[in-house]
Amino acid sequence: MATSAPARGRAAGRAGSDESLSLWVRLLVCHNLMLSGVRRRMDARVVTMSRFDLLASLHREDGQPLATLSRRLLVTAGNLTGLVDRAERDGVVVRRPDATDRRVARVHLTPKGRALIHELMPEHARHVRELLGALTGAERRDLRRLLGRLRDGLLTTRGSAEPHDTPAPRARRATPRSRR
Amino acid sequence: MATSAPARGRAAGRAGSDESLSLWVRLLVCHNLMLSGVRRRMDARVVTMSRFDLLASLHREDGQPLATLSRRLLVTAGNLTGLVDRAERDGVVVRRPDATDRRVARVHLTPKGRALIHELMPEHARHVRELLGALTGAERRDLRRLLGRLRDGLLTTRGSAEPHDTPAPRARRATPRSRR
DNA sequence: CGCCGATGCTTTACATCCTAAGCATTCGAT
DNA sequence: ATCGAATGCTTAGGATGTAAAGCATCGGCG
Repeated sequence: MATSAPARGRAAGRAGSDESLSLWVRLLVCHNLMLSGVRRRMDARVVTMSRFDLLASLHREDGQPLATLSRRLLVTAGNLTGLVDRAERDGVVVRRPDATDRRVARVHLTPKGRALIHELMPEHARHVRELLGALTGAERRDLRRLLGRLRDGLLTTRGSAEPHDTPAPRARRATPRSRR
Repeated sequence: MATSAPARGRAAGRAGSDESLSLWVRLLVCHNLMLSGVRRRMDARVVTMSRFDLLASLHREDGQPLATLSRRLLVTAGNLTGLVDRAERDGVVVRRPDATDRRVARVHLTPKGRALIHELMPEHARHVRELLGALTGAERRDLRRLLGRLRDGLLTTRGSAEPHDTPAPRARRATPRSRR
């Protein structure tokens, strides 16, 4: 979605407010355009974006517990359960109990899943490169740096990050609601 | 999701590939962090993000046809149907037939919806400003500019944009491109 | 040992979103 | 005037997502 387009032409109340909103809207738009661009190039009958991310993360490190994946993929544990269920149903991953902690279920790629991600990875990289093609190398570098800055800021500006965990000023929310 | 973390420490095959992937991942991460940050600050019992966007768009221009909203909010028409259905059910908007074209249904804010968005708008702007607080003014300006460049590039790099419509080969959009 | 809070994962109830297919209505070209 | 492509919207079937509530297991502590 687009979230409140800045309503241009309004005497920007409070300097930076409209600028900030505009920045946020652009981030949203770029994200959506990139996402649909990547999605279009990816054969949804083979893998969906989420599925791809799951496999990619496991490819980077096989046998991760659900909790770890939840952190890495930035999705809730509840969501992950279904994602892994479907991936398991399709035979690309398997859940295996942890040797010492009976609570954790580690997710492993199956040979089929491994082959799939190996096949898709380079293609995906190519597509992303293609989508970013309109930017010059310098622009890509700057943009990457700025996004890194923003990310770091968001991760420390407590009250923002942690979709559920995310390392940072550990201050786990033992309490329920109210927030802020 | 995070989409294939760049697997650092790999002899970056083909200059720029890893850089591009990293940029894409950061865009994704920033988007997710911003989104969850904004979401957390927004009372989901009052409005969800999508609902907010719908109302904000209508606030900017009341009585838009679904097709227009679909373009503006960057979501498919099918999705919009449900979004408007629920908003209508909750009494914040109403569908009204177009005077001349019997196919189109125009969406209007109800007094209740108008009051709601008026109340939420400034709060939302404040939250976004807060989330972007870690960046300096110059960084925000640069980031906004670069995202604008990326957006324009994505909109013209055919095969990327158009969640369902979006101009392109067709010259549609008598209006602007790139509104700056 | 035995209790209790912290953790890991599922489940439940919804709200999004998407693609694709199905109508109804318009429009443009014949 | 009229037929076929283009448009606007809704439906149908899934995959994601979130939050919150439930279980089971862990671990530390008395």
